Amino acid sequence: MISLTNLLNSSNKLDDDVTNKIKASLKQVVVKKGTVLQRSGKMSSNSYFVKKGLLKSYVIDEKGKEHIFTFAPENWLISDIESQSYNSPAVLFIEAIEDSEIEIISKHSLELFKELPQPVIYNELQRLLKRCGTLQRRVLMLMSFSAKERYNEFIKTYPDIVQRVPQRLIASYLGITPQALSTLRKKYK
Amino acid sequence: MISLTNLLNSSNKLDDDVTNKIKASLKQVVVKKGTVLQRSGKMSSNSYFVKKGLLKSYVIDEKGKEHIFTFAPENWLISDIESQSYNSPAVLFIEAIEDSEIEIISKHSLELFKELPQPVIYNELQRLLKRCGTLQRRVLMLMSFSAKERYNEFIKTYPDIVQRVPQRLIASYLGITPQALSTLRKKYK
DNA sequence: GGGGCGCATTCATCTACATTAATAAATTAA
DNA sequence: TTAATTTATTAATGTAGATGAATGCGCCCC
Repeated sequence: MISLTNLLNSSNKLDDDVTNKIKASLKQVVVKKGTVLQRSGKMSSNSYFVKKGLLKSYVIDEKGKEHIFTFAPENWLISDIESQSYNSPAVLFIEAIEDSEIEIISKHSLELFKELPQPVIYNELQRLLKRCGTLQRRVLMLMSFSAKERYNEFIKTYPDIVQRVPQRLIASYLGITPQALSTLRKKYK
Repeated sequence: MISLTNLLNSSNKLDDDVTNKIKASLKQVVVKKGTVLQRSGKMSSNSYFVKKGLLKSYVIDEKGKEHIFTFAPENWLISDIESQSYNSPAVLFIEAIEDSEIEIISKHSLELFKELPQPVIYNELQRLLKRCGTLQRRVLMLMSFSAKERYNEFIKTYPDIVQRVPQRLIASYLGITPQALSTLRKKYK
């Protein structure tokens, strides 16, 4: 079974004290499709590692419209980074869009990372850098690409997600309405 | 004088070997307004620490239009994270919009970070997390806010930048045209 | 296996913002 | 100082994508 701690161990063969402490602090949950794991407004938001299934994170704007920030399939970590890094209430909802098995990494678990050996932390730094790189790309795409170009890019980058989620969710991720996505797909063929 | 290495030292009082090696590998440059420090397409892009002045990073789309990704005033680090983390050619241009004093952190300098002591790396991790949080916020704003709301948010968050750069650059950062920003500002009063 | 509900599609209309263009004001250069 | 080049403003027109509403389809569930 793959889990967060496996990933942590990848550059550190020792099952040292800290790693064990972190492992012990993780909560395992099994959730049904539609379960909301976290709501906007909640203080000290968690991270969620997806062992099986599929999650989404999203905001709801003042008109009640949902905007998807990320999808997280197997082996992905999903969280409200803004809330975590600035210690502010969560802005993101996190919800299962398939029946899922999740590892919950609490604020407290995260603080234990401080004690992890240097190589493990350096590894985490590299992973976070990639996450940042992906977000940079996302911002630039939102600013300079048309809806059609963003859709092309999406199906190229996440072909598996395209198969698994209804189109209205992809539209929401792209920042357009389901209707717009539908007409856009028609013009394609 | 503030510099990157000062920041590195913040959690680590020792001037150890690695820190010195990194310090020695940094290049100091003084550039005139308008100088392009880095161009899209270049392999192995650098990071730039702004000691004095103001930089911008941006893409140029296929229609030749410029889209600003970030501004970097004093004490900020600016770089093409996507290119750095994926080892791919730069997509961002980096350019001085005021006469500036810059510390160049080459790819090679960055690799030396691997040897830095754990607390320093952990500190870097925290800083990167904040950067990530800011990017998350940016994505969500681009998806769910109108141009007007994004402008309000910008002047609240970066009042200093508003004073220092021409409006067309702010428009470019917000993802709208200078004309749109102008009319939007008029309706304000 | 029929009733209900979420989802995709299509079409008519609307709107936020882009584009083009012209002019004025401000900044830079010579 | 004047000339040249950016920059900001205003207005007319165009357009990508939003909104609202209607229709049909698949799918779950009793």
